[in-house]
Amino acid sequence: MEQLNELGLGARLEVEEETGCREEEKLCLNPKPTKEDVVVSMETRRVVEEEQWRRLFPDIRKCSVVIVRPPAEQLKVWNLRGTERRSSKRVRSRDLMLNWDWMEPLEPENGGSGAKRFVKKVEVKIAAERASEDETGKPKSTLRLTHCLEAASDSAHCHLHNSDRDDLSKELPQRDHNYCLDSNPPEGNSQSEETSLMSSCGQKDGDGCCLPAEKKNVPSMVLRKLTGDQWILRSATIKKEEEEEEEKEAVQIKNRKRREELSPSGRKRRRQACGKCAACLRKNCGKCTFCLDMRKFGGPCRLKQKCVMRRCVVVNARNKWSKLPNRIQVGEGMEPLDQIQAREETGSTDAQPESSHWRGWRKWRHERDSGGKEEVRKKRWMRRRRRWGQRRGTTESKIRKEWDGLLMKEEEEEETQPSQFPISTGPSVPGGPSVLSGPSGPLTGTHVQLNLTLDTGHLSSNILSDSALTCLSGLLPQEGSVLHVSTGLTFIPPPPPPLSPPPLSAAAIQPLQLKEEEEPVGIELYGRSGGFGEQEKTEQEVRTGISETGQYYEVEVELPDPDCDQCTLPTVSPPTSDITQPASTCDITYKRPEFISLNPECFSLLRGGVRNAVPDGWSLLRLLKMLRRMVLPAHWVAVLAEGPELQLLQCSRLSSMADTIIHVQSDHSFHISVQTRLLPDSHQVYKEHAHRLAHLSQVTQQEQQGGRG
DNA sequence: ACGTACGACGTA
DNA sequence: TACGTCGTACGT
Ligand SMILES: [Zn+2]
Ligand SMILES: [Zn+2]
Repeated sequence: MEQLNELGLGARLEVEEETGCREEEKLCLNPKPTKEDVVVSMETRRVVEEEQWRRLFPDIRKCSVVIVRPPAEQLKVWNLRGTERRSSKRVRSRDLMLNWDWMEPLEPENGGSGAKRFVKKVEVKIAAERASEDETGKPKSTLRLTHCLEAASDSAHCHLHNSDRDDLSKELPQRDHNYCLDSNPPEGNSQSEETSLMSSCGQKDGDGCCLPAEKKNVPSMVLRKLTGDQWILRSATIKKEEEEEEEKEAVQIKNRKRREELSPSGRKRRRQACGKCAACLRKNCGKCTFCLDMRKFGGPCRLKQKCVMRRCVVVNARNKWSKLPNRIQVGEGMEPLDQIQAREETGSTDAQPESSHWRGWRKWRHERDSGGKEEVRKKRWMRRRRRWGQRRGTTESKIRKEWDGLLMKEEEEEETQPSQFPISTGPSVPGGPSVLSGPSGPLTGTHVQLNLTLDTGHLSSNILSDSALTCLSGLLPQEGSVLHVSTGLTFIPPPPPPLSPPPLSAAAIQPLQLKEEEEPVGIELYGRSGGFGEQEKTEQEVRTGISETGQYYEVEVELPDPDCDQCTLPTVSPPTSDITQPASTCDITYKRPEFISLNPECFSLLRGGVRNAVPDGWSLLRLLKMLRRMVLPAHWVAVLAEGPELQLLQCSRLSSMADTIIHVQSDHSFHISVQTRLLPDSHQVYKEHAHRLAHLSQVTQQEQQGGRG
């Protein structure tokens, strides 16, 4: 027997595409909302609707409709001839709007379980004709599936369902897939309102047709995809659990989609390096783990990764930021170059076999290393040993045997001690890097060297996280701005990481503004002289101002004596146009090493900063000085920027105030911006504080408040 | 969380 | 087809 649990509709649906809502106007003959309608609760409406359904289709047990999707070709023009099922006597189809993508399963090969396949949400309008239709088989009413171009407001979609569906519908990729399924009397026929059961489709904004369900006071129906070809028309009577299930699955899908853009095959799409950044343009270093793994470097090709020096900074940043929107994780945020550098600097190259990891690739590498360097080591050792043994008359053969014995021992221990040689000679591997003084080292000294990679590069986050330069990451690029960080370091702010908000002073930074795919200027911080004595190529080049990542400029910065931070305002000197002159506008001087020929960009950058900061920035300087003497709330940094103005920047992405800048003008008026947008005057903060700062405490107060709110 | 390993993808 | 390397699983 034919229980009308489901209505087979598909075969009777005609398909046509409709891009506008023009026609729908007449289709959506819903009653205008009346006062009573407004009063009717959702629940009531749901019940009412079900009643209507049951009146129309007494046999219906479960109020769901399966639409079987015929092959696309058949959908195009569907002949209505054919036997009609009972249901179709009442709900006949004539036009089915087809958008060619509308029923394409998103995951064809996965033929998933039920609701997992819920890929599109389709809304259905059904205006069933009165039961008193003629029996000739001629359709009196038609079902129309109309593509509603505009996504309906969520409220419209969710009208029928529990309120929590709101979230769901937001998540669903419904924007392109709103359809109105209309049962429609033959043209010109007036429709009986009592029997009309209409669900609304989404409304196209502004054109007034096809109003959202809420407004029309008609609940919406949702087609739910069952399997590849089956869709369920859902009504309010669908059990709640089903809803929840559906929602859960929808959320899952949403999450997955958000997590990864799927390639056609369903796999995660490959991210490609930008090919433009410094890292991308580098050559394989030949030294890193992955290089050594490569066939071309004689490796076993097991790791199959690209050289760490060549990891694209853009992709890197993208990944980082997409994973952690609004936050930088110290440590994790380390850029490859830094990583390597740090590794090289500290000499912590995976030399030590950590018990468990000492296998596979490591083992291979160790073997290779010892194999490759054995000769050198042996020579060295023999030489020393000979010298050492001369005194006691050790023979050459004995020495040789000794060496072999050492090797064996080494093999057993699977690692080399710094030296097995009687006289400790330091690392057995020649050229082992010496340990640099950490950031705290140089900082306590009188100067530090900044190497600026001006063409390309990256944000060196090991610096960033290690010192006050941390704020680099949050800094906005401002041409001409000179940054005064709490440590007293002065440096040129690099352009922001890819996703950083653009600077406020658009005019000022335009020359520096990077294209989307371009990468920020990098700053690398090196320790005191000789930090790279042991390094082979890179350091040499760095010192001569050239490296693979571009041209380096060493900028010596004298740090203020911590004790002298007495905030005596600097003596005024005329604005300098040459940065080789010590800029006495503050207690920081620049000194340009001879070998540097500054490129124009850099030059103007510096010069502008110095010059512009001076003229009427007196009060700002004073304020800055004071700010620098006090402890600002975490990750707030005072910066003198073009304008001149003093900016207080929240540099931590972790902060709820990330991207917030407090701009203080020289008259101590201030405004606040968040991500380049000015806080509206009506904002609470402005109400609580005058627009003008009278007291220093107000500044930090404000910051703290900002941090809270 | 990290290092290792490897299948799979995109391109030369 | 080979190669480079991305995405991910897995063990630690
Ligand atoms: Zn490498
Ligand atoms: Zn790149």
